[in-house]
Amino acid sequence: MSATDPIIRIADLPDQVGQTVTLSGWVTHLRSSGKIAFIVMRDGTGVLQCVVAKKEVPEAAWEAFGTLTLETSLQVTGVVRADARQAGGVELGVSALAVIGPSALDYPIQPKEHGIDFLLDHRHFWLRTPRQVAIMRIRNEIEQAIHDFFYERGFLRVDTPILTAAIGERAGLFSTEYFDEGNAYLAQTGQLYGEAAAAAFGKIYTFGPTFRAEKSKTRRHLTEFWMIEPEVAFNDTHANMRLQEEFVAFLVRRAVERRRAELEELGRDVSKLEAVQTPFPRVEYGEAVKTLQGKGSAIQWGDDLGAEDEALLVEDYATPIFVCNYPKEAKAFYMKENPDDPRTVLCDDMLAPEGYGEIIGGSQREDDHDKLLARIREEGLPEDAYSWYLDLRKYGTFVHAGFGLGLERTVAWICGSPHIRECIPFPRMMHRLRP
RNA sequence: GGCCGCGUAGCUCAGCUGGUAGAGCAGGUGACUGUUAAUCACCGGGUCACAGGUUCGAGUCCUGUCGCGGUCGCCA
Repeated sequence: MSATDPIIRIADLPDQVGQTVTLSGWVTHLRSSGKIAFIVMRDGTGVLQCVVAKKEVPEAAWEAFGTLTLETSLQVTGVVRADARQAGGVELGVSALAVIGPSALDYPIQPKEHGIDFLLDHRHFWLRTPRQVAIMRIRNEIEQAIHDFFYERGFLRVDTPILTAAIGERAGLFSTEYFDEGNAYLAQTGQLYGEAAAAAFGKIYTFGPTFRAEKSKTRRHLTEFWMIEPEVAFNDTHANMRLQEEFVAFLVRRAVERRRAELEELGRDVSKLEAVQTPFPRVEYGEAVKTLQGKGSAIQWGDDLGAEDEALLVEDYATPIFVCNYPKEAKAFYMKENPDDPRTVLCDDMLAPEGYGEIIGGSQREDDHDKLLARIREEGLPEDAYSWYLDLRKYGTFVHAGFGLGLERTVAWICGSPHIRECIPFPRMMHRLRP
């Protein structure tokens, strides 16, 4: 309770023992034992057992208990009592009870196991359950930590367009009609705009939704996901990786410090997160290929790392690792050629431990106009769409580097979640557009 | 999209070598003053995804379609 929130919430109750309070919420469990009844209610800040004794409440309140069903919204008044048997250490001795909104008898989500398809169809209700509440609080903590990290370091947040002309990477684009301009496409990266902004503001980051029409059915893909893309003028690839490891370690530390209760609700082994310390190991692509061949992988120089390769490579480390300087064929056109080995580009993938795979893709950007133009032509990209991007190399080109962090993948790793679909409030996937 | 698997009550599932549909939970009624996904008794609840085929007979076997999941590729 505060000046701007006069409503008492369940989370406030440990400080209110002995007080009579009125609070509102929804029914999650009902138990009755003749002349004593128990309502377990939630309000988004916590869960509370309310005890209704027939002798101690008005007739109307006792009868109101009889009408309660799962997810009825209600207002209860009573005395806060310390009770060591309860999760939050308190329970409420009810003196009055009023239904705000009744809930139909067929509320679909029960306190038991459900299949994933059913849960996704009922995402609007699934979000009310304790595990989902914990994940969303951790997601929110990470989002806030991202803003704090960059704000404290003097970065400017830049909001890049979602409707764009055909520009970005190779993955599939969602398109929509755009007046007389032909098709517009939903942005699959803000990076190119981020590069323009870096030349204006020095250090920037973007934080926004991105869209990929990839027909991917995996635990690590969504068609709509949130990405954080910093871009720093005059950073080279080494400074870029230092920023990445400092950033990711900051996010993990923040979740462990401020959301330990939620991590424990999820059954997360917090010691694995506490083991995440900088610096993260750097593994050159060429070394990675040799290591993987030594472990029995069929990978050849030039191939991208497969999911199995990533898992094999990461198994020896407790922290995320960088795999750097991939062959240029495996990577996007805008990455800078490696002066020490022109077959490769100055880039890095950050692979999370415990098999969570790639959470960051980063690179130093190609700052030479002619080399960039040649790459655009090699890839068969529409040159006119990239003319403004090429201009950045004509008018005061600059060494710069940046990266993209996938929010849901990061949340999934920190939460120990088996699938990123539960790490965003309303997931969008190839076969799922609602709710 | 490739490969593999699944589809039976509102939910989670069982249903054997083919013989006409089951449990738990949820819901209803009742009992119980300390329960923690309470317990106990009784009750209602089914186009076995859809279409075709084999068979005296198909939830079960075969073919096709649809839906979903897992995995791979692509990437964050």
